[in-house]
Amino acid sequence: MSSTLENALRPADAEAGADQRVTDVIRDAIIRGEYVPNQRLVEADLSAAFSASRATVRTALLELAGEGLVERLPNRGSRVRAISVDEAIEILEVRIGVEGLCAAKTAASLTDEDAEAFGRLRAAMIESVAEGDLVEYARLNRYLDVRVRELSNHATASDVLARLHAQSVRHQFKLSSRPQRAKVSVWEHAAIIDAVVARDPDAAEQAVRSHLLSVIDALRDISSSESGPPAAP
Amino acid sequence: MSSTLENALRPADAEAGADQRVTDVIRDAIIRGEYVPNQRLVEADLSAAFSASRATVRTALLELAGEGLVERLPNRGSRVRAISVDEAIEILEVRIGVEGLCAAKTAASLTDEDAEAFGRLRAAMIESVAEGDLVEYARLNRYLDVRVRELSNHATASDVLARLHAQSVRHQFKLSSRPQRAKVSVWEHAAIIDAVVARDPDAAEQAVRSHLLSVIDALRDISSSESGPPAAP
DNA sequence: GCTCCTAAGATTGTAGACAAAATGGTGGCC
DNA sequence: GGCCACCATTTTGTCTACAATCTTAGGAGC
Repeated sequence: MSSTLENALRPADAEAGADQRVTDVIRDAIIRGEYVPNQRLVEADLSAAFSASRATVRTALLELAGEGLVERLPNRGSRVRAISVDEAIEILEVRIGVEGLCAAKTAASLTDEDAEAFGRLRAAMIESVAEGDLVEYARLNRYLDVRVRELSNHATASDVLARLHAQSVRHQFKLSSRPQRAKVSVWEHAAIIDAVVARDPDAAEQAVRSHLLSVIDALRDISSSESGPPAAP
Repeated sequence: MSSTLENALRPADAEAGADQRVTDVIRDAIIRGEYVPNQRLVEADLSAAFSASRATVRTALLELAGEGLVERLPNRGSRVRAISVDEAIEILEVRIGVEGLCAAKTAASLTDEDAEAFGRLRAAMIESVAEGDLVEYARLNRYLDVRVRELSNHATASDVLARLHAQSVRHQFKLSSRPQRAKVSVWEHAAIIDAVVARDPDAAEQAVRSHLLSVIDALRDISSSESGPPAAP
């Protein structure tokens, strides 16, 4: 994930049009942080960078605006949408309800195979944290999220969550890279898995709620310590 | 993202460019039911109908696709997205969490003036149902929704709700036009107002949940009676 | 020296034309 | 008579050029 060049050199997907390719490349660049928040995205520049026409780039920007990743000011161009900590907290608050719903649905209709898979995932998460492998932990973390969404079989909720998640990856990243944070959250994740595996929808919803409330607290802590305490002797 | 969605609730701005106007006109047509679900939206036709260029229409369709009102199949055009009853129920399930959050936030920070306004709204709703004025009741209903969203001061939740609401207006309409349904739901709405006015966030969240669960039940009933019972002697 | 006006530059919005893809129908072939 | 390939039509995707709009810099007037 080093540079745009890598993407530029990657062979074009045969099935997707140039439109989709450009959209994906820009989206990746935003999510990876290559395009920083509030950075202006000038259509002509992108057009030159990807050697696509301005119309194609424009379409891509429109789509990304629909996903909430790009902000479009009429007659004044597009920029990478900046998600403040307050907004990130808002997103987490919304996720409480929606992910809670997914977890409950998943718990209500879990197959034995999936239950076992979750058991293995639980063990793997605990192990990765014990070994201090935060990258692997983050990966399993995402996998848990995605898997719960999939198994909930709830297209609307998945959609809403995908959108919200894409917007807040950067803040997620800030948290997941802290070892002491992982040691707390891993048990919250274990609790979610336990409730789901126990086929207890209410417990699953509550476990998700507790976890996300804890994430909100952690985010508040970090942001207040980042911006610095009002006065330090 | 918020700018487009907020415009959905607002009458068309005169100052906005042709782009925005065309988007608004098409959106209204879809929401009003002038363009029926699954109807194809051919760019050239719309372009002629609104005497705008195809590029403008294309932009509008892209935006509406982002709002979930239009479905775009690659190389095969756009159509009005059809929301099945199952999807409408999914949307209501998601709304439980998000509107619950809004109600709780509103309850937590309600001013005395707003509390009084809610009291008057409560009385007006009950009166309109008693008089059998379903149109007025539907209007007050929407107003309650919008007001709770506004006062919650939660941009993310408002955004998500605006999107979900726009998609399911047609199903909402089916319900709200039934007198016997109104007689039940008016007390659920009263309960929501009571909890909010009492500044009790948990009660407000629960009242919203009860109400939406009841709406889901009603929707299930209607759809099953519409499609006809499996066997009738 | 400051403010307001004007004009040039940069950037987005709109238009029309061409290219590519998918659909639907027609004819030939088995 | 049914099935497959092919071609015409329709519709979207892409491109280039032009118009409208916003921003910024420079200068005249007070």
